[in-house]
Amino acid sequence: MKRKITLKQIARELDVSISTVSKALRNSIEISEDTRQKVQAFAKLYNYRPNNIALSLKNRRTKTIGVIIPEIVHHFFSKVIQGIDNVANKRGYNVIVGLSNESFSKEVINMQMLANGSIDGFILSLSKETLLLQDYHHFNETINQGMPIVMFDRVVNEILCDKVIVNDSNGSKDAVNKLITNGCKHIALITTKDYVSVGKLRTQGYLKALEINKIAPESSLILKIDDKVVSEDHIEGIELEIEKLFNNNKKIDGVFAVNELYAISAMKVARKLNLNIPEDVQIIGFTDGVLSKHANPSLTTVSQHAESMGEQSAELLIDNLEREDEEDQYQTVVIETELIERESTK
Amino acid sequence: MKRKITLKQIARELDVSISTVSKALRNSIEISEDTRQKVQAFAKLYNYRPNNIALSLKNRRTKTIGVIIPEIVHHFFSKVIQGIDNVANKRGYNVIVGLSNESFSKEVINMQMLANGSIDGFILSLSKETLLLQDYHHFNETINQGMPIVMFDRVVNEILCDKVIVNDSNGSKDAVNKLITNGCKHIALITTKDYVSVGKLRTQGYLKALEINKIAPESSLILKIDDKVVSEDHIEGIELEIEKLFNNNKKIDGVFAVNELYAISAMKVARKLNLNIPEDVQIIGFTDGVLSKHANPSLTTVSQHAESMGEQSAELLIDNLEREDEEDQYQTVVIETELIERESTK
DNA sequence: TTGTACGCGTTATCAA
DNA sequence: TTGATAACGCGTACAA
Repeated sequence: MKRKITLKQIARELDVSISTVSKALRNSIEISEDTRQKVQAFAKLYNYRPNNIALSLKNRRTKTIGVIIPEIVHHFFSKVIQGIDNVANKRGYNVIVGLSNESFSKEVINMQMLANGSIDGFILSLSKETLLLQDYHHFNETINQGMPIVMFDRVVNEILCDKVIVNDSNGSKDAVNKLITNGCKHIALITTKDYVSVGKLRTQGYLKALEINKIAPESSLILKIDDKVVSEDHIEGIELEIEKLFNNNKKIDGVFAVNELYAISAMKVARKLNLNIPEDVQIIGFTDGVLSKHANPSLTTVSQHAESMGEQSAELLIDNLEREDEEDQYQTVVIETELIERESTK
Repeated sequence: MKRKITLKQIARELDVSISTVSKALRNSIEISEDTRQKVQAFAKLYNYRPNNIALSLKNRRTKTIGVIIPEIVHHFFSKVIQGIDNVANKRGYNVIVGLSNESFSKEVINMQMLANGSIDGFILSLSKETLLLQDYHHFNETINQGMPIVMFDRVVNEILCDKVIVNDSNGSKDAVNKLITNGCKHIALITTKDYVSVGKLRTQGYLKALEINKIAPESSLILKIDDKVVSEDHIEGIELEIEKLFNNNKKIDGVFAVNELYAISAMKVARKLNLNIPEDVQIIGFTDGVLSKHANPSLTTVSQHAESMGEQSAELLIDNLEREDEEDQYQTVVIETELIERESTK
């Protein structure tokens, strides 16, 4: 099995010094036309490429971005990665992916693995367990070691770094407003427990919309689901809870769900209870994934512009990495949501 | 901004040599208990970790796997990545992801970027354009440079390497058989153009099932859709084609689609034409994604065990990387499919 | 025009 | 018990 060819081998083969080869390949005018030609031809023949690792070691930068996300089998996160990849490639960076699986320890381990020189900076979204434990020491450690971090979507105030977030609260407010405008009087909210930052913000948006429209919130209309790890498997449990919600509140004529799965589940339950969508009950979800688009009826949702989030995160990180002055002025980019109206609302 | 601490700095600080520090940290018995303690304490305090890049350079292995897939916003591929990541992490490897976006040139460029020492081996699935152009030189080049490749799902006979594939033909045969057993007489096939290897194989399975059941295939029942790049956007075009298919063949009572999107689209069209599922027409798709599960009615599908594909690909690659003897006996692992019955069939 | 030496951070070998 | 040195592959400042 052949090994990749190096400058040294070329040098030996052509009986010149390593630096001559190096210079010849970089078309240095120091080297005679003659040797340049010879070296370049040889290099081409053997398909020479500089060893990235050696360059990384020398330059103390890997031109690689580390991305840590809670799960990859998820439209939102994979879309974000796509956005990151777009920008990274354009700017000459690679993307290395680590999955935390919503677990604190996996998040920590993954970061440690990558922080040891494999990458130049992180783009990440916090695991639910991390949000729950509120243990953020690993972020501060890496930042203190001079490695920049960009957090997106699931972020945390305690850490000073660049952030890209969606205007969750506004998006939710608009969505609920839409339901109210469409005539809904009793709007249920299906959300997560409060430790999930985005769930909390979206809940605030819901309350805000009610307040503006002078509708008194009813706690019985608010369902907080506790799925520390969203698994596709315990959907049945989710549906059961939603069914209870409907049964306890016969007057529900609108539902706002803080994610796609909850919204789809609500639709399923409504159908089971012989409620017509959108005639009897209108539904809006958050996150514009494939499910929303292809559901029957298709689901009105609040789009987060995931790809754009990824792109902006990458731009922010690379800008930081390539900034000459050490001026760390952390930014928080807020991405506005967009209400995509489909068939589940009037 | 601090930089990561190195052996050299520790050495200078403690006034010992670099190699003493190195040995002390690795608990070498050469070093006195005393200095060992001192060094280790200091290292711990400053949170020393060996620089991965330096180790990679020295060891000539990066402990990183390069994964090239056509797209990441896709249940199947993201599930495969999850499988790869599972095994990679367990065996001490990182995963670096490159997206080809179904483009030949991006595939080539991505591979070149990573092949220059960034990774130890590839796991990849071919882009549609590569399959169409049938230009596989980049694979042979990397293999010749001593970098192993594992291909999964979209593979090609022309390249000698480890492969993990699904028994597409059998899975399709079983699916169509199921439709026939369920009483379907006129089964339509919605597939891709033949250059997509899996599309071709699934078409073969369809024909095989018909043959076994002594049903003459009708070319008018076979729709080959040409989406060089599956984009969520031109679904309307797909639906139009499917609608034509239905209109030209009023007797269709079963549909086998080679992917989830086609199956969902078929369901949508059927609904539009006032056909009841599964009473009037039964539908089976390929690939068990979220769409199938949450569709209404939920879709019977052929599951490919994507996560397992990823896991086995990773095992195969790492086994190869860590094999001492240079015996290259390439394997092809065939994963059996599983028919997951839901509401779209009787 | 070409070559030597150095450094990036690490480990292994050999010398002190 | 500790330290100096070479090597991994590269680029570059400086020497020849």
